[in-house]
Amino acid sequence: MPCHDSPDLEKLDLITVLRALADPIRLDIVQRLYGLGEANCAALIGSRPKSSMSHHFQVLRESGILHTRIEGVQHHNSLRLQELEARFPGLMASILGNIEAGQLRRQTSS
Amino acid sequence: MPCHDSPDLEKLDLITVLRALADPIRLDIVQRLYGLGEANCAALIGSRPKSSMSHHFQVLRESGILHTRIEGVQHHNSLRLQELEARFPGLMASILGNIEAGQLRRQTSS
DNA sequence: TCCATAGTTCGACAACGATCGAACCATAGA
DNA sequence: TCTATGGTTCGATCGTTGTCGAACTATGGA
Repeated sequence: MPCHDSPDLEKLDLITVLRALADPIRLDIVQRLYGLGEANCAALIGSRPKSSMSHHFQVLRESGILHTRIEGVQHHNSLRLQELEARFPGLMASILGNIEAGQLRRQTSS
Repeated sequence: MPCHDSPDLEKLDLITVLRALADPIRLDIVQRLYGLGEANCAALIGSRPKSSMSHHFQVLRESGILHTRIEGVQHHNSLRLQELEARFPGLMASILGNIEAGQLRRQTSS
């Protein structure tokens, strides 16, 4: 099962994780991925250039937030929720919880 | 009781907060402030130039993370933990929890 | 009134990060 | 073997952010 290397649990750095999350596009990717469970890049891109998105996926991978499983041509991405919870307890829950609240706000205010 | 303006609770933005936290110096300020409760700038600066630190305090204030109460010449800073908890439940707890774990690691690995 | 203290503002510079086109690579299918 | 697909890599550009000295402001004390 080929895949991109993901950093070890103990090497995850809080600053790096926060920086990775502190970008609207990447936070959006994380949000969608949480809803989808697993998705290839195309499903998360929208209309942006591939090179831009590849950059954001790289940042998310290197920070340890997501894992990429390569299957043929497709790259299947998923959040490393369990590892993140073990390393930074409560962090992703608070981020994703707020995302859910944000979605709710947007839905009900239209 | 003069003070710097702090943004309203509902105006706090997750991206902005994450960006403010995703800097080593600012995360360190937040860490110390959590331990101290309230402190003036001098107690949090270390040996860095005042203008640099003033910048970081500004970022933390504008993101809504800290509140500055002005008393005479001194500026007393404190984390807005209650507001942050109300707006982004669990976020600061996870950040500060990890900081505590980080301190522990540093202390025991020396 | 003069000076020290505590912090802000300004301006310049450097470093970093986001963006995106173009070229590239690997796999799958015809 | 040829081509399409799904992503990566490279390199350039550009806006943002961190850094820091110098000047400035405001308060309090002598």
